[in-house]
Amino acid sequence: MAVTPNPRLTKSKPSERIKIQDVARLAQVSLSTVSGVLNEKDNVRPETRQRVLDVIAQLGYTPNLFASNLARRRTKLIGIIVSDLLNPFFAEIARALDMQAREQGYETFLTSTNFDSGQQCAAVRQMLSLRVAGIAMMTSENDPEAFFLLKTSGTPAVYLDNNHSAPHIGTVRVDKRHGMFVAVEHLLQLGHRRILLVKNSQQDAAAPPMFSHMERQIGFEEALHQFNASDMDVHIIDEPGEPAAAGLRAVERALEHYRFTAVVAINDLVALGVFRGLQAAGLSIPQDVSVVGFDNTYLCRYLHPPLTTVATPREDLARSVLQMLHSYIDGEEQVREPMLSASIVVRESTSAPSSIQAL
Amino acid sequence: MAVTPNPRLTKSKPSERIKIQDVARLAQVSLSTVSGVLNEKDNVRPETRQRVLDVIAQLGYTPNLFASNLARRRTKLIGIIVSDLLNPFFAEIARALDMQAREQGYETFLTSTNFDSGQQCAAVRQMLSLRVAGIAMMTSENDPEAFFLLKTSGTPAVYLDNNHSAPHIGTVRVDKRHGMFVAVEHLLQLGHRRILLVKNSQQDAAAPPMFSHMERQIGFEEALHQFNASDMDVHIIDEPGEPAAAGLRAVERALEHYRFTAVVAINDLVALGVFRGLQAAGLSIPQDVSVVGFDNTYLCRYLHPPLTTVATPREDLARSVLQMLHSYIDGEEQVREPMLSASIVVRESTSAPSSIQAL
DNA sequence: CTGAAAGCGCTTACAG
DNA sequence: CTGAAAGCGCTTACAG
Repeated sequence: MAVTPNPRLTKSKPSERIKIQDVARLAQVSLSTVSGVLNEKDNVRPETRQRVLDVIAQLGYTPNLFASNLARRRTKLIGIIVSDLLNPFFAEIARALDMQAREQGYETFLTSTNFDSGQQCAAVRQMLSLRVAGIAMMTSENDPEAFFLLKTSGTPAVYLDNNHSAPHIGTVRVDKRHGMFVAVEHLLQLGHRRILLVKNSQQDAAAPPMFSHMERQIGFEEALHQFNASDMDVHIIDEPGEPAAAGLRAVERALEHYRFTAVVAINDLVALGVFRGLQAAGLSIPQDVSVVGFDNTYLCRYLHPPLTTVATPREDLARSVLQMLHSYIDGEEQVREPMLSASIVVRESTSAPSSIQAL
Repeated sequence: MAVTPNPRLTKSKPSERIKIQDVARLAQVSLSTVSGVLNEKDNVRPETRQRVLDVIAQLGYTPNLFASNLARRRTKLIGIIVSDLLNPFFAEIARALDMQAREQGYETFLTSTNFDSGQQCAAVRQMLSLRVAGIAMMTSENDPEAFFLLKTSGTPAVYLDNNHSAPHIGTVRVDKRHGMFVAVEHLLQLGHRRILLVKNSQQDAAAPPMFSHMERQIGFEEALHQFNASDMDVHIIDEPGEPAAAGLRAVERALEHYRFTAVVAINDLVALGVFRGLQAAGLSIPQDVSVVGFDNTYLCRYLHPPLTTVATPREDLARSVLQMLHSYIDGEEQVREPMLSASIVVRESTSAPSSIQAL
């Protein structure tokens, strides 16, 4: 008779893993009791509870999340999707969401898309496979297929500054238009007329323009229009690529073609590159050229000179996103979409243009 | 007779979710066939395969990762744990690991610990619950309990610059000691003798010193020792808190107490704060004080002046980590622990001290 | 508080 | 290529 080897013994890791049965046996309680302890139900006597906890510690038991979430048919998971972890704006949002969600008893999963539509879809699929309770879609890009996936899945989701909506999908807005308006107004009031706006579009030329960029540009134009100075000379340059590199290249190119006394960068990282471009050309900030950024990331206060920028409230934003997500998760249909305000933070990178200072 | 409502109809979302059975029924094939299509097995006729894919698309079906991973008893998941997503060094490592792992057919999960031991443990537990195939522990802090959890779990793991090991746990080293040695040598050769080393320890004073910081300090001291100049005047200052803020405070404090012509920052973000501190005090870099950073993050080339720093190869590091992880996953016991080299990148933040320039 | 049992949605031999 | 069946490790009523 052939002896078939016991698979329990020949197999490696997987079957060695200890499970809830092992804990129950060693602690001499039932499965339900261990499960109760694990899930902090209040129907376990403290003494029993302690015994179970001891066995768990002794065995180094870790519950299998796949088994428990499968059995439970819902999860306490929030998926966070951002465009770019290297941009402190997104890193700060991700951190705020992560910390706040944990306080509320959720675990989080973080993925970045690198501004790529394909990766955005893949990220959504991953989150849906994980059956997350909700998704914080903190991206600039905006793939229609990703939205479609979310919509048909019925999974609650909150976008950042986009115009998507569905019964379980909403948007948190930051009033970037007004933020930009105020920033430009600040420059105009200082006396600037020759202003350069530096944008940083997606690599993919075929992709639709980013909503949040459009908003900012509208704010920019509104300010110019309202101020209505006759001697205005405004240029807009749109450089693709990594934001800091784009800011640098934009300035290099602009300096060849026209004069300007102030630069508005579409975000702080672009402003970083703008700084370098100006300084490499021997221009001083703000004496020769004033610079305004956008987002008020932690970088601003460490630049030389410290960067005047527009603050978009990160903590409030995270709070609003989670609040909306909870509403959707609870099945509410009419969820208010908040609009957070943006405000200017004046530091040392802006001053009156030197032609005026000379007066 | 009371009529019990059909739970299928009263329950909301969970039971509405379509599953593999629904796909099988609509495509008129068996469960195994759908599963085969999903997992790209080659035993399905192209025609059948297409029919199944069509139904999947039509239904918007997303496989339940919990069910499949539970049934499979293993995952294609790599857990990435970093200390701080706001530090570009960690963000760049996370991105490199993520991209490379995906190319190799793995999904990744990213968590950050914010340099906190408790959060490091929690992160490990989360990863173990997910039954990840391997863990990339890219942290500066180093909690013994987290290591214990990993060790007893049997899960493959690779640390960054630590001295942990087990049959399935290893370390990738970057020769930070030599990197620091070269950086200090560079300053000494330029003629600097009054040198300030700015470190940035963990918030938690009770925590043990970070291995990678110790390595750097040893390299620092070795260089001084080998150069053996008689007129050496070296200070070391250790400031807790956020790295950039710490660098700034360290310089403010140091300027009150002693003179120095060069600063070595323990990392680029600390150097950013050092820049600000010096520039706020009206000192120019490198004319008055030279500054060297560490890590060669993307920031360096955009600072004013561009920062001389020590490059630690991010892509190679990610490659080595994944390679080791794969070896452990394949059950190899004797895995080589690579040592990657670090090299200095001289930019414009270092020059001879002005006392020498004046000669 | 306990125990036995059904079920979560997949995968994977196995016999056709 | 297909279909029926067992099993992954939990949770959750349910009857005691």
